[in-house]
Amino acid sequence: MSDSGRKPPEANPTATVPKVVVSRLSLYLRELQQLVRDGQETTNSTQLGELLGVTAAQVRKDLAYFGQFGYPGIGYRCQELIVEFKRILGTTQPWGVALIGIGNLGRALLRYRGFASQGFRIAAAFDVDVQVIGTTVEGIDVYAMDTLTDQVKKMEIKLAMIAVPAVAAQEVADRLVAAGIEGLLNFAPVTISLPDHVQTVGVDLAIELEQLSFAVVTHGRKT
Amino acid sequence: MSDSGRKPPEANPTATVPKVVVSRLSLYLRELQQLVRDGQETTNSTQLGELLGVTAAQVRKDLAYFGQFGYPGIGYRCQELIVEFKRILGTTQPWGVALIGIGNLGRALLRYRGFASQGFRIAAAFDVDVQVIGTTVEGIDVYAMDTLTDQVKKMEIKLAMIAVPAVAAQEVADRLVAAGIEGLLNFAPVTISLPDHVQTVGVDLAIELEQLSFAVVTHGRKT
DNA sequence: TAGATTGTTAATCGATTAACAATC
DNA sequence: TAGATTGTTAATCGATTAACAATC
Repeated sequence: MSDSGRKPPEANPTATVPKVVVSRLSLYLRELQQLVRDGQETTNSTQLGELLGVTAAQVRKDLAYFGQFGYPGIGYRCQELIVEFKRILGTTQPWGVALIGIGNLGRALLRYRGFASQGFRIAAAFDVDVQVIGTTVEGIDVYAMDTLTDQVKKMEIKLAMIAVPAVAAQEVADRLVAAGIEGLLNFAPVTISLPDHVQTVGVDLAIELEQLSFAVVTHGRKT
Repeated sequence: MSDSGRKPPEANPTATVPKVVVSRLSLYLRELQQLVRDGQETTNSTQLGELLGVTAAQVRKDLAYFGQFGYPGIGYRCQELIVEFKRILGTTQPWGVALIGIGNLGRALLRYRGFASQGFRIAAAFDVDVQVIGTTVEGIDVYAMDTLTDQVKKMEIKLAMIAVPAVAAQEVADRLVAAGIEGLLNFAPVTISLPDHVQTVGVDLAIELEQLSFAVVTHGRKT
C-alpha cells in the first residue's frame, strides 16, 4: 500500500518538456495537496483535469513526460504524486532564497507564509538602506549589499528574489550572478539580461492586471 | 508626423486572440515604454523581438491580430504603438480596483507604485479586522466587508485583488461576484470557482519559485 | 469476471517560422 | 531609385485531443 515498488518512475530524460507542462505540474501539485487536506487518498485524470480546467487526456499526457505514476482502473494515489512532483520540480529539499530589497514588497515577501510549505526559506535579506541594514525583519537578518557574495557562498544560496526599484534591478541581478546565484525571481517591471546559465522568472503585478483588463473588456468573446 | 491618419487600425474582431499573444502584448508595451524613456522614437519587429526573446516574424504576426500599425521601410512609432496597445488592453482609462485583505501582501499592494502608471488605481480596501477598518492606509480608506457591495457599486469598481488567506478566498470571491465585480486578480494559493462571465487571473508566488526551481535543477538541459 | 482507468498512438488543431510581394 | 521593413501567405513545428489496447 505504501511502497510496493511497482511502476518505474523513469521518464525519457532527453525529451524536452514544454514550459506550459511544467507550469501545469505546479498547479497539479497545488490541487493534490488540497485533495489530501480534504482527506482524499486517490484521484484520477478526469478529476485533476476538472480542477485545472483541462481535458483528462492532457493530464495523462502531461504526466507521461515524467514517468508512469498511475494504476489502471484505480487512478493515482495523491500522496505518491505529491512526492513525485516535488522531486521533479526540485523542491524535495528546501531551497535557501536570498531576498534583495526590503521595501514594501520585500517586507511582504519576508512575512509571506506560503513559501515554507512549498520548500522555500528566505535565508538572508539585503538592502542598501543603512536604516535597515543590521536589523532583523521577521527573524531574518538584513545585510548590506557589500556582503552579498560572502553570505550567498557561506549559506550556499542558489535562488534570489529581486524586489528593488526597476532602475536598480539590472545592477542587482549582475551582482547576484557574480555571487554565483543560479536562479532569479524578478519582481521589478523590467526585462533583465542574464547569461544563459542563470534562470529567470519574472512577476510583474501591473502586467497581471493588464491581462485581467483585457479579459474583462473582451468579455465573453473568449480569450 | 503626429496623426496623419494613414493606416486603418481595424483588426478582424471575430478572430480569437491566443492568450499567449495577449501576454506578449503587455511585454511589448513595457519595452516600448522603456524605449520612449530612453528617447527612442521608432522601433521595428527585429528590435522588439530581441527585447522579448522572440523572432521578428512572431512580433509582426502578434501585432497583425489587432491591426496594421507599422510603416514598411520604417518600422513602428513607439508612441503610436503604446497608445494602440493601451487601447487594446483596455487601460486607456484608469480602472478603479478594490483590494480585499489588508495583511502583509495587501499593504504591499497598497504601497506599490507600479500600478498607477499602467492605469490602475486602488480605489477602496476591505478587511474583516476591526483594528484596520475605518483607518486609512496610504491614503486609501479601509472598509468593513459588509460595505463591499455598496462601495463597489457607488465607486463603479469592476476589478478586485484578493489578498486574503487561502481558506477565505473562495468566500470573498463569491461576495465580490455578488457585488458585480467583473475581474479578479487572486493572490491566494487556491483555485477559485467562478461563473463564466467573471474573469480571473491567479498569481501564486510559491508556484513562481517552483518554476524557477525546476529551471535550475534541469539547468542547461533546456526548458 | 466486469468495470474503470491508465499510458500511448494517431489525428487534429493551433502557433511559430520562413519567405516574399507590397510599400514607404 | 535602392534599401529597409512591413503584413501576409504557405510550410513547419509542436501541443492538444480522441481513441483504444493494456492493465488492475
